[in-house]
Amino acid sequence: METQGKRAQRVPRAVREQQMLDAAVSVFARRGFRATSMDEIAEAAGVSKPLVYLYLKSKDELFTACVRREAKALSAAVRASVEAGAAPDRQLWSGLLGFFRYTAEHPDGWNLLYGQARSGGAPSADEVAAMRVEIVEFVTALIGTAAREAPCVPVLADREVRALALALVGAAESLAGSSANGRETAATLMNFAWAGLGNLLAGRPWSP
Amino acid sequence: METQGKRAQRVPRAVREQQMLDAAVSVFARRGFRATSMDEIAEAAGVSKPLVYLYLKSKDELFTACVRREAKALSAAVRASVEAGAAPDRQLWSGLLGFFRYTAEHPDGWNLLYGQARSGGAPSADEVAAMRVEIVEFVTALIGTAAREAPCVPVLADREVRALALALVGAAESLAGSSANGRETAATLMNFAWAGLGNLLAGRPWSP
Amino acid sequence: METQGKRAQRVPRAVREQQMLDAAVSVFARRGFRATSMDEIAEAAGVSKPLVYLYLKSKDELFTACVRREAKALSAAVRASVEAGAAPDRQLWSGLLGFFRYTAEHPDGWNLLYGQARSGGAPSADEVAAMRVEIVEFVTALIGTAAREAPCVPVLADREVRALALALVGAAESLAGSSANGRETAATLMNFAWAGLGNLLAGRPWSP
Amino acid sequence: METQGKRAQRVPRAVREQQMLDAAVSVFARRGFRATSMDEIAEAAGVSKPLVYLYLKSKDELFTACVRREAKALSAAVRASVEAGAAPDRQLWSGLLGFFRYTAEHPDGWNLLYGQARSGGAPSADEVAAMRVEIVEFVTALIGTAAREAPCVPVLADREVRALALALVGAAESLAGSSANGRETAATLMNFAWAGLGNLLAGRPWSP
DNA sequence: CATGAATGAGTATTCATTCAT
DNA sequence: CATGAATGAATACTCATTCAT
Repeated sequence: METQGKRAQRVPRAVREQQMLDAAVSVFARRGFRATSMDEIAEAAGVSKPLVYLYLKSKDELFTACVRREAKALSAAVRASVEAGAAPDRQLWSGLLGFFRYTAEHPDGWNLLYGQARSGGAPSADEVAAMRVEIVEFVTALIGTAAREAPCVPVLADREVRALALALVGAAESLAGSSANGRETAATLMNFAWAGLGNLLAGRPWSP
Repeated sequence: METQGKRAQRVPRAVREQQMLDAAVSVFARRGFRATSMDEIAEAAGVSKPLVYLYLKSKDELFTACVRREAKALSAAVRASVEAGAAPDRQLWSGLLGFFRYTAEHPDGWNLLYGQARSGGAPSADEVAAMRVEIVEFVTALIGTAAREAPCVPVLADREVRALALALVGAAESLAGSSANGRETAATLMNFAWAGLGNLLAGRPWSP
Repeated sequence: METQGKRAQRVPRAVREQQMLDAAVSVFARRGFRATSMDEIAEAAGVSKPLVYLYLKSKDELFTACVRREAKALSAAVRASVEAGAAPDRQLWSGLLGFFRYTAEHPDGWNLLYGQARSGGAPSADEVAAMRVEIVEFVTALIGTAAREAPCVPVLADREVRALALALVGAAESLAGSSANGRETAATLMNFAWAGLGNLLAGRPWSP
Repeated sequence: METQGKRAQRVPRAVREQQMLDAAVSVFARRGFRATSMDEIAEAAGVSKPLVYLYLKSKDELFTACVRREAKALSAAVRASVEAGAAPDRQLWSGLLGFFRYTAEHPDGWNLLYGQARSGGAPSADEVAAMRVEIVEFVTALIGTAAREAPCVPVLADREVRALALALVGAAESLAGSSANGRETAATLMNFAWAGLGNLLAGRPWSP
């Protein structure tokens, strides 16, 4: 005899909310905001639709909540993996390592952030943009520090530093999810990026 | 008899289609697939809704047609700007130049491709993915050529070459639209990327 | 052990029910049946929602109970103020006095009966209609008595008597709530109505 | 063979809108705002639901449109029947005649205005209140004129005049719909009201 | 009995899409 | 082919209501 009827188990609100977010992240990531219906999410969470609305207000807010949670988690994971106070290249290296590991382990979350939440139509495109800006600024600071420590560079305009950071972040985003081996991916990117940066800082720019 | 009606004089089908696509690209790029209604597009194109359906079948097909056209145009622009037969770095340089110039001059098209068409939910995500693969493969070939020409490299695994290409493409995408000065942006990216690559090929990898 | 919980000490059922009805009357009167939610009422009553259901079964029954209570109270107040056995005009006068005083002192109840419960959609529209019929009949009787006592009237058809009563009741309803001074309002209405009636009974009808 | 398929006949928008309003007035009047669903209305109008929304925007706006139309029609009917420039009692008499006739001939419209649109919850309760105020003011003016023309009255305070008008309007509303014979009903009310008023103006108030 | 977790059953609303003229 | 009248089919959202603790 089934001990469990049709009704969902009684569970405290905080827990249910996380379950719902889990389900929603997964469905949104796979099918996109538009194609996802609230019924699907409710079913995936093993819960009735009104409960989803009771806790998360609306489809937009639910999506935003997913994005916020995943963004926070990713951000925290990266931050935690950065060796604060180390040399800039070490900081970048450790940060990338954390980034590639986390995204590899949480493909749904990453796909939500990178593949869904950024597109124009989605709610909370701002949310994501803001997180990205934060990251770009962190990298900008790293490169800036390295630039100041380097001896004999002509000058590296702020605009250029920021562009380098933007490029680096874009490269990392592009690589995320392409390999299960975070260490290798991070190494590749460091080779690509930091070594090139080294040349630049040493006064050996590439020229056409 | 009026020679000129209120709107939409007699015009050959091919032209009309392009007008519609122009309008659609612009609206889709600004408001996203989801938020855009067929009425809006018909109005923006100065054409009646049934005509849009007659020529372009459905919203999805219309969107796909937009994406395909823009992807083809971008692809052609880049291809045209590449100095075929030149050294790999020259080819990359010229290609990037073409890319940044074209995207700067066609912000709607670029936003459509990069900001809207890639999201999971959108139809023709494949279309875009395919174009991207094509580009990545082109860059992969460039890097591969350079690697083979370089003298004393340990070995550069195919997987690693592809990852480098992926990183480079991601970096370029990330930079596109960030500046009106295509030449400067391209130079920054070359400094960043190719110089790093040079170190790598010369057997001076970055190491943690 | 706490003698006093956060809310809702032990209280006999009858009392609790009245508290709930008080709250419900107030909320229904202000926001209408449709706009009022059971949560609002439970909160206003300082009671948990299940208790509301335990005692009052459903939203419709709750509304009906409110209406019934208020109707009964109004009816009783009016009846109590009527000088039974006096001359018809004295009876009417005293009844109106009671009516205007009671409605002025219980605006929520009056608004519930007059402004909410009568609309077609509301449950217990019958309840209210019944009370109204009762009152109309009472007034009909008064006028009938006066008519029989009056000397030289041609004939006053039953239908006409009833119409007069209906008019009088409508006039009273229309005036209720328009002034805080019950006595003045009642006087105005008597002047308006009974005096006209007097003419009629004396064989001096208005004629076009 | 049916010449008429399932689709509704092609009909110009203005006509369809009136058909919809006809249907909506009828359904709203019978079942009330809350109990009425848009499906019902669409079906009653012999039309699909999206068309209702296309033309009338929302349930609230549809209801409001109904009320506005009925209010305007009633108002116009009454205004048209008033003998402008005649003596106050003639004006009132003719107005009442028009009122009772119109409401008797349009029971749905009247029930909508009187029975549904006035209750607190309904949208456009203001709409109706405004119309009522307009009418009350018209009657107030009539009585005021009569009062000024009457010779030897103590004084009739403005407040009192307005109260009399309010009573008269309430009485009329209460009688509307109670009889098919508008002329008789109007006569009854004139007897009741104007004759009483006559006494009052002649300095013979009723006194307790 | 208080609490708050949970839901069945409906509702308004909005698309993309198609005919008839 | 332009026009605008018309709709099928979904989807977000809400409410009164109940049950386990």
